[in-house]
Amino acid sequence: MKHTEFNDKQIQILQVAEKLFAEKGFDGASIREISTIAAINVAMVSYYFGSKEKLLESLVIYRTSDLKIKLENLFEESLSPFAKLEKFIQFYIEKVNDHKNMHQILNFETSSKKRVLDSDVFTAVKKANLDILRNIIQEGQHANFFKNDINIELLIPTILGTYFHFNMNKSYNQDLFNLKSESEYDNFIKNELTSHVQKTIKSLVTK
Amino acid sequence: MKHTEFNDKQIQILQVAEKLFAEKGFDGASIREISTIAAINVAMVSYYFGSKEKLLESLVIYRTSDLKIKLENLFEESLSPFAKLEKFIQFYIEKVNDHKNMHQILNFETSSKKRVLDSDVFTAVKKANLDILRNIIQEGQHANFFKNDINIELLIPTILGTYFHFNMNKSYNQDLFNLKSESEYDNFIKNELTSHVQKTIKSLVTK
DNA sequence: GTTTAAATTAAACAATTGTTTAATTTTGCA
DNA sequence: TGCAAAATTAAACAATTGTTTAATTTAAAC
Repeated sequence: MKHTEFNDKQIQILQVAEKLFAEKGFDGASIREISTIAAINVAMVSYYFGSKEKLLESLVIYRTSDLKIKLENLFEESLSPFAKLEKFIQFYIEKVNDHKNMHQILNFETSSKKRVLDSDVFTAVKKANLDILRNIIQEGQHANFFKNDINIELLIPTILGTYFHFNMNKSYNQDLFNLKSESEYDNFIKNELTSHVQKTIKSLVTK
Repeated sequence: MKHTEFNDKQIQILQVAEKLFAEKGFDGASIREISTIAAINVAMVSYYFGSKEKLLESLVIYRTSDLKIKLENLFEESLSPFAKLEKFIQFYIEKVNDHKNMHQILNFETSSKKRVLDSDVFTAVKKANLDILRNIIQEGQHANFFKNDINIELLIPTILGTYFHFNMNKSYNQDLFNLKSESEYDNFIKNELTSHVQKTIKSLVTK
């Protein structure tokens, strides 16, 4: 299962698997539960994907293109470095939040010493995004808006880390920030949290 | 198994369990593997802890006291708000890094919908640490060093999130920052990463 | 309409899981 | 030394796991 397109039934399985893997972890989610929820026979997973591990690999392939944030065009725009930086952060958090289940899976499987996901493609995506940020920062430096002693590589952990940590402690934060519904929680991420990260990074890089 | 002290053999089991749970997840680590590495019989886990789930609970109890960062005294010291803030961040990251295995387990189990760890004690610890930070920030505000529109609650996700995200992408960052050995990696956290977080938070709160 | 391949199914498979058993060894105390 | 409790063991247990099988149904092509 490499670059093949997936049919409807396969996609159905992949989407249920994505949800359960994210909720319970790869080991915690069983094929039987996945197939029950996806309303298919257990054997169909092996029939279509070969094995549980290959199901995960297929899921990664299925979602990989979604993980790329297309921001190259943003770099072309005639915006100030500040505006570009803000947009970059907003789009990045937005994109990761749209695919939170996949990122949850990747975060765990990456740090797990049990399975090794071929991470070349993720590494490439990460480095591409880092390059975009690097260009924005350097542009701001040349315009003399930004400091020169910025550790650009550490900006990403702060941007994404703030988001991920917030999400990893979801119920705690729902209580702390009094976010009663799911939409309130999502809106908080889209507004307050994104704004907080933007302000944080901006104040760090500004001269 | 509540507030009982653990004997040597129990502690031995708990330490191996902690390592394997962190590496492979709760579901990914089997009792048989734990007992093999701990050089004890499989039945000893049930004998001492009752079940695998209760082993996890015991582990949490065993480590809970370690999770508290004792910084109350820091608040008493006659340091500037800036120095206190720096120390708070340094101690916090240091403490979390010392217990990274336990935090890895908690991070996963907290976001997992499979098991529910009684999180009252963690919530209490988190809120206590938040209160310490809140006091520091407010002191800085009264001294007119810090801004008044600071979302204090979001500082913690940025402080810890930066650290956790860095650690979750360990091999990627080892490559990116050219950290060949384990000690180089640890030193980077202790120095560059901690310094980055300190600068980030300071520049965010400073007027 | 017949034929051939694909899709789907229930059942069985072997391996691994957490847990319990019952017997044996070790330990601590009188 | 003798004895009761605790510790330790190998074995068995039942349940669940991922996977395969072989038969059946559905779909597509001729």
